[in-house]
Amino acid sequence: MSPRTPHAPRDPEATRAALIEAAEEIFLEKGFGNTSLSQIARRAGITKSLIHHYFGSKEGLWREVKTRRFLYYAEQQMEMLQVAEPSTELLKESVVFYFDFLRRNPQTVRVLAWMFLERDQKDCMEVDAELIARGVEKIAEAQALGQIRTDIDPRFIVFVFIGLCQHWFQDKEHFKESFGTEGLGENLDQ
Amino acid sequence: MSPRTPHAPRDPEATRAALIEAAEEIFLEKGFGNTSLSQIARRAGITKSLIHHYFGSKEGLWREVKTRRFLYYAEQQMEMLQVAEPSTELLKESVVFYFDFLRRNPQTVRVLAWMFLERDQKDCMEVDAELIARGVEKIAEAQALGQIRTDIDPRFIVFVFIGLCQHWFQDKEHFKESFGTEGLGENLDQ
DNA sequence: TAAGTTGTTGACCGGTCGGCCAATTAATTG
DNA sequence: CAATTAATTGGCCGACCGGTCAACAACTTA
Repeated sequence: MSPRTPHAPRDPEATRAALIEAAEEIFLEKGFGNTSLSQIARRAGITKSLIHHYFGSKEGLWREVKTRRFLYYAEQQMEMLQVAEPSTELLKESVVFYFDFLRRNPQTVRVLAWMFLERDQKDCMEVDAELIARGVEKIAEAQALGQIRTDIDPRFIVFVFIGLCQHWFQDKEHFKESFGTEGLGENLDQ
Repeated sequence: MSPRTPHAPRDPEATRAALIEAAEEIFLEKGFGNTSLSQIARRAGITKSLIHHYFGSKEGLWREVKTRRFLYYAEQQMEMLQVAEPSTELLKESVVFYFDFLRRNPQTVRVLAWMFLERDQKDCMEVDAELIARGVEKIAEAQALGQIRTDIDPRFIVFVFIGLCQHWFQDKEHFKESFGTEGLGENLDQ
C-alpha cells in the first residue's frame, strides 16, 4: 500500500514478509492462475524483480505461501495430538480444538481447498501423511481400550472429522446467503 | 482429438457441444485461470475463433460450462424433492439419492467446488436459492409432523447434508492416498 | 576508507494470452 | 440458379505475462 520512502533503511526480512503477505492475500483470494506477479508486487509496494530474487519464480512464491500455512497448521495439530492421551473425551476435545483453529485461521481453510482442487499437495505430503498416521494411531489406541467402537476403520474416523471441520468453514459463506443471524456456538454441539 | 476432415459437413450444434465438452474437461481439471483458449480449441479440434463466435468470451464459455452442470444438478434435485412426501425415511432416501448422484457425476462436485472457491455463484443464485428453499420447506413439514426433532434449524439440516455429500467426494482422492481398498458401500451407512 | 556483498530498481525480452477481422466455404433461401 | 446467411479459418493485434539483466545503492567487512 505505502510506497517506500526514497532513503528507507533496508530490511530484507521485512521485504520477504511483505511479499509473502501480499502473495497470500491475493493467491488465497483468487487462486494461482488468476493472480499475476505484478499485482502481488504492487500490493506489497515492492518491485516485481524482488519476487524472483527471493523466491525464484511464481511457483516458488506460491509454494512458500502454501507450505508456510500448512506447516503452521500441521504444527498445531501435532502439538494437540502429542499432549493428550487417547479417550473419547479427548477425541471430542481434539475436534473442538481443530474446529476452533480453523475458525481463527480462515487462510488455512482456503489454502487447503486450493491445494486440493489444483491437486498439488506434493510439497506437503510427507508431513500430511505423518499427521494422519498420528491421528489414526491415537484412535486405534482408544479403540483398543474399548472407548471407541471397533467396527469402524480408524482412518475413516480421522478423515470424517477432519473433512467435516474443514468443509464447514468452506460452506459457511454459502450458508450465510440464506440467513445471516446464526453465530458459531451451535455448531460445536453437532 | 481428431482433426476435422477437409470436406466435413457442417454441424454447428456438434461444434458447440465439442467445445463445451473440451472446455469442461480442462476447466474442471485446472481451473479458469490456468486454462487457455488455445488448449480448449486444440482439444476440441476446432479453431480458437469459434469460441468467441459461440460464447463471446472466455468468461462466456466458463459460464456456459458452469450453468450447464449446475442446472442439470438442480433439475435432478428438484425432481427428487417434488416426488416425495416429507418423512424421516424420505430424508434418508433423499440423501442417498443425492450421494449417488454425485458419485455418478464427479464433474458436478468439481464445478461446485470451483464456483465456491472463486466466489462466482452469481449466475446460479436464483436457482440455488429456490433449491434450498424447497429443501428447507420439506424438512419444516416433516418437523411439523413430528417426524424430525424441532430443535434444529431446518436450514441447518439441509446444509449439513448437502455439504456432507459434496465434500465426501471432494476428499475421497485424498483419502485414497492412505489406503485404496475401501469401496463406497460403507459410506452410505454413516 | 576501499573492496566486496547484497538488497533494490527500472528497463527490457520473448512468448502467450484473449480477442478481432477479413476472407473462404458450406448451408439456406427465394 | 443467384443471393443471402451462417459456420469456419488463419492471420493478426495490443496487452500483459513471467522472467532476465545491468546498474545502482546500501550495508558489511577489512
